[in-house]
Amino acid sequence: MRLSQLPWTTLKETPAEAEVVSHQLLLRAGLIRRLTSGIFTWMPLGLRVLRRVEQVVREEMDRAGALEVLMPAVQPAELWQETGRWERYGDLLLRIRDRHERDYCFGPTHEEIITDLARRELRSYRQLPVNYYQIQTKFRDEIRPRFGLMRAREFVMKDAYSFHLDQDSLDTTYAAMAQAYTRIFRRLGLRFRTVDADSGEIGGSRSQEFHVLADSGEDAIAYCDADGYAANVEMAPTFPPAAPRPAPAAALARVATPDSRTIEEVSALLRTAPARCLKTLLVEAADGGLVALALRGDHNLNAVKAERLPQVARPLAMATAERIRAVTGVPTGFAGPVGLDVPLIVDHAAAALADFVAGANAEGFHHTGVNWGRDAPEPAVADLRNVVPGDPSPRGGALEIARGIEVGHIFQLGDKYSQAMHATVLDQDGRERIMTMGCYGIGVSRIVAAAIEQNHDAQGIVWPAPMSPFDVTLLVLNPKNSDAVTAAAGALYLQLQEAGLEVLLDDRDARPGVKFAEADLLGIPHRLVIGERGLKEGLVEYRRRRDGAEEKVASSDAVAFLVRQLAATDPG
RNA sequence: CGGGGUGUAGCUCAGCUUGGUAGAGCGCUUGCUUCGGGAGCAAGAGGUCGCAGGUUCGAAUCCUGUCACCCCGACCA
Repeated sequence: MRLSQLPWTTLKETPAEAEVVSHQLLLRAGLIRRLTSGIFTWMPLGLRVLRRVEQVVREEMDRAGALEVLMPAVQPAELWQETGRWERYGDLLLRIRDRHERDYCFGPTHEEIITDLARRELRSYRQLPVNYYQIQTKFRDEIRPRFGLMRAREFVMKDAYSFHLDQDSLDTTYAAMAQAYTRIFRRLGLRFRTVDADSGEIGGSRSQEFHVLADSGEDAIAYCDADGYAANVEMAPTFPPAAPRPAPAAALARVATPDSRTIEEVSALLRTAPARCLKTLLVEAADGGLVALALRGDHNLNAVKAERLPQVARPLAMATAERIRAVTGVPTGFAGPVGLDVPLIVDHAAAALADFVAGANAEGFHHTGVNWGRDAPEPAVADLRNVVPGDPSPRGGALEIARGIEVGHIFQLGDKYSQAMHATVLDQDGRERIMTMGCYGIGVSRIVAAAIEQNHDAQGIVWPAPMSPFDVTLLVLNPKNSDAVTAAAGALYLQLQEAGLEVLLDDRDARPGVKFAEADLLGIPHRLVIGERGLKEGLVEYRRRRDGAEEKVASSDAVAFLVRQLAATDPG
């Protein structure tokens, strides 16, 4: 592509609307433009990146035996009513109505559509297993779209759905998909991690997420390189402390803490470590009352774990200040286990405390020297907290925490949808059997953003080679001043293309500094410069974007040299 | 949806407190000079100050309403 033919606008200044690097650089490099909140246009150069990601995904899905289809984006309400999600999915579902006042939605996901398709198309166990996939535009009316492509409302997703007669078959396909996903992210040149995950609203049993590692990631991942364990912190279990609880040493005392409600305030006032304080949280209970959840002051509540408790209302809801006052008679900030009259569930670590500080269930007072069994009943104990660095891994090592961006998620759905929609086949004995399903998603457009979050520097984007919009960019310096330079550049441009490379030729009538700066911003991994200076000696200049490594190459060797560079950097 | 914030030229922003002629930098156009890391000089084009109503002789500025966008929380690829 000749840049002189492309109306390409870059931005020197960061648009005010962009908060995260990927969003800023996508806008500055002219790869996307915002139409409205969470909805973007892919510009010519940006679309090339998206297409390259799609292509890798497509190749690996095909290799894994999945079948590409393209389902409609607009879906009739009836199918969603069949599974009950027309109501349950809530406002995330963009509902639309046609001229006949019939209800539709713009598809946020396609379980209903594919299950409907499967129950029509699949009649016999002989046709199973089958795995359909598509790469398609989804719409989710997010409460708050943000971070550009990271959480857009309209986005490109690869979603696959597999159908099976039994669990063994599902296990096989699930494993094949896990392997395909690993190949995809590896081929794209991304640093990523596969983690155990909560299956969430979509339902089902087994579930794993694929996270691109980046400090700006919205998710926290607990992992241990030594033993290979990795899980979303939502899922990573904690264990009862190995050491037994110390015997009580201090007497229970009631102290005035008039304006101290938070752990920070109380621990500062009483000169105690937060780890020696009890954090008592009041949440809505399943029976309509409240439940108290207690943690060590330096630990955080894990909502997924809390929701699993039968006593706790789903979804997890912290009690409001009014509710707390109405039920306990005390304002927020002073709840504690001594004399508490709502049910109490305590985290392992907090149950191992002795002589600790806790709220006194009276406005302006806390207790010190509190001990379980003596001052408050031996509590019901559960795993309630998020893991912290250093916690033991389930496999024996010690956990570390990293930030990640979720770009893929695979689930075993079981018969949740096939049951609701009666998707059956006849088995070997001629009996009708509900099919078992798996589903497998990749956030294709999100990968583009995640790749930038992980690969950028002060100058701009540093594309992993497999998803770069071009393999190489060829800058022609001052083409107007020298016909020889222009001719040499044109010839090299053709030769590179003949060698099978995608080339971006910067033949614009622009100053060299502009070309250098914009090339860095755009982030193509390999750059060749052809200018009067070098050409006199028969040389072109090579520069690698990632580390700035430079080399002068005889123009006659340039193509061969570049082919070698590409081979060295392309993992695919 | 709750809380916070912002809407002035394509982009980044000033002007608003204390009402009176709409500004700067970048970008764009033309010319000259430049030309190996986002050039210099000169001349230009470009704005119903988000929208609607109100107050006023007069509103970007004050008041009311409304819309859009951004940020913080719960959800997700």
